[in-house]
Amino acid sequence: MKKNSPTIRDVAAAAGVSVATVSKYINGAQRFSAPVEAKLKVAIEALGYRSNPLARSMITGRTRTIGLTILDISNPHFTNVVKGANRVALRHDYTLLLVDTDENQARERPLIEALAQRVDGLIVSSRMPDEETHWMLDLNKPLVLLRRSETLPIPSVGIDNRLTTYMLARHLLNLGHRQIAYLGFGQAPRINDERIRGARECLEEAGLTLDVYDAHAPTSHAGEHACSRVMLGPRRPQAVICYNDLIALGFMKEAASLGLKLPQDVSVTGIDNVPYGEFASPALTTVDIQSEKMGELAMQKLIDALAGHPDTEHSMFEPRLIVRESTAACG
Amino acid sequence: MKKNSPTIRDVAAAAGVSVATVSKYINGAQRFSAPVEAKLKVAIEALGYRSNPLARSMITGRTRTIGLTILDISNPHFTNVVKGANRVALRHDYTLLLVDTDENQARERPLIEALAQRVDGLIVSSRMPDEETHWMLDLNKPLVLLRRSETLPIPSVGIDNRLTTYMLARHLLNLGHRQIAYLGFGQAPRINDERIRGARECLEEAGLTLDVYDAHAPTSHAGEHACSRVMLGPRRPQAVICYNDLIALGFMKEAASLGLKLPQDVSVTGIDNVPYGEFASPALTTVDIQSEKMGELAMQKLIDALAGHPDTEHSMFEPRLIVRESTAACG
DNA sequence: GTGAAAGCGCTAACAT
DNA sequence: ATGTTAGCGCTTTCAC
Repeated sequence: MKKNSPTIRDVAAAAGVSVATVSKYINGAQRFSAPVEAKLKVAIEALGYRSNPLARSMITGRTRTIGLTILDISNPHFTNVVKGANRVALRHDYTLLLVDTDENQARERPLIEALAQRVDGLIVSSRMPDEETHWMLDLNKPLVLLRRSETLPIPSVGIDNRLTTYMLARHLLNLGHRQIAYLGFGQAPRINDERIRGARECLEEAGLTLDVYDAHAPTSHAGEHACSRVMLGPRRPQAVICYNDLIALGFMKEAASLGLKLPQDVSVTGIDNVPYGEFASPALTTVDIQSEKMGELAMQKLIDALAGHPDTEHSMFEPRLIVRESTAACG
Repeated sequence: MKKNSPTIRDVAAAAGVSVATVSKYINGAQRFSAPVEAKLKVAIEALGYRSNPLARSMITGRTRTIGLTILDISNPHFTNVVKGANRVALRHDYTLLLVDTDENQARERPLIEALAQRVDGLIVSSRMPDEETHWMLDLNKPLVLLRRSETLPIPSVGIDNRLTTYMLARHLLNLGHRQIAYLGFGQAPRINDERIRGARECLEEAGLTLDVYDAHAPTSHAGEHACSRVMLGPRRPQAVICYNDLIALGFMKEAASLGLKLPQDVSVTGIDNVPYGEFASPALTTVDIQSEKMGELAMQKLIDALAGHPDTEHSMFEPRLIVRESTAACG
């Protein structure tokens, strides 16, 4: 168990050539004479030489690493984003430096700034309001945001949030519901506001209003907690549109234990189409927001930018309504 | 948007001191005279200097990065492992370099070898049989395995697999079941074999035998696929122990669409206690294997090793039976 | 307490 | 096709 691995100089010595030759050989930069190539092969094999990526990065300025910050890896939406991003990264010989900020806003900036120094580019999912995001431009690294920035010229991928809830509201309207509530997550203001707006617009077209509640967290636990407040309050809804699937799942579980029959007593919808909505009881009606594709595209954009083909646009995926059993005609 | 950031030399010049002094100041290596400290502070602030971690790593030999390879981030078990590992890493100012090998065995070795060069230590989850794992010792990096190695002196964390299925079998026996099947995942031989053994031992004590099936993948999709083979074959079981929760969830869904009543017609159990088992219908009886704690402990062991306190033991978490509604007395 | 100088392992001109 | 050399930005003796 010797501690120090051989360097390029050891190889050069062993093969009787110069370090430059070894370097070029390793990087496949050109062709070599048969004898040199043979000696190189032998020496490298014998020494078990592997080039030091740190030293290389110091010079080339590239690490073949992409930084990815997400809010919570436990949320299947982000899990899928990571999955997609990882797949594309691996295909292009990049590795992911992952930071899970754990829904902790205060942490985001220092973590991202530290991360930026160790990677070639970043994919960032943040809860920071646009106004406080200018410093990201000073990172001097290619960046892709996982939601549009209204004010900054940073490429991004996302979903049409307004449309997700518009579609859900329309769906519920079609089923005959009139009393519709939205159970949101106010700490994600931009997304949440857009979603409220979508539902509200749809309902207003029908002359109805939207009751808005807040779950305080994007988790199933928060959904459970909020359920009695929504369902046993003074304005009991016939249908509830939840900020995401996790909240919806928790909501449904708690509703059942409150003695409510689903979906007869209340229709429930989520957003995200996490893989487990279909195993719930009743299976969850939701909107697919293409999480994995978002991860893939974000990574692809970044890699394109790194290759000199930047893309400053915001790419918007189209939401798709997935109707299952948690929504039914209003009794 | 200037491209090149200031170096330690720029700071030294601006502050009128030597680079060595700047270096020491940044690393808080010693105390300084008031005037020097003041000038340093000003210069660093004015230039917006941030030390280059790559250059530092080249010298110190440490990157403050931990490599983590997992088989599939989509599997909530691994998601939780990552969550736990990330939490401990962040606390100690380490970052995760994540590699999702996507259940692709051929990829594992090259990916891990490449990863090893860029990190201070690794946490590895692999499907490789023990015999083919010797090369990991040549990585010359602290290592923690996410399952015990029988032959290699590498620290590890894991679960008592035998006990998980023993407990489940006992539970089913207590409910009066006699025809019990195991729906496994043969590509994870070590884990799978131990789980078969646990169930078998328990049944043999009761004079019964275990029917073994294979799902070919650790996913809900595979569970769905396998269901009809198990339930409509010649030896229809009264209860099925699945390799993990995902397989169980898929199995239950398909069973329902085959017209079976759960749990009356068949009791089903999983292993892992993924967060969504409790939302399934019926809620899934399972065994908690403490995935997040595994991630935490693995990271803690690694960080301890990096700090000079290695720990060569295998740490085994205790499985805990979680009884919900997917198992019931044999009708 | 502060500074000069020697590299870490490698790549990138620029010779030859 | 191969070699020489000058660093990348930083830490680390070892003087002063």
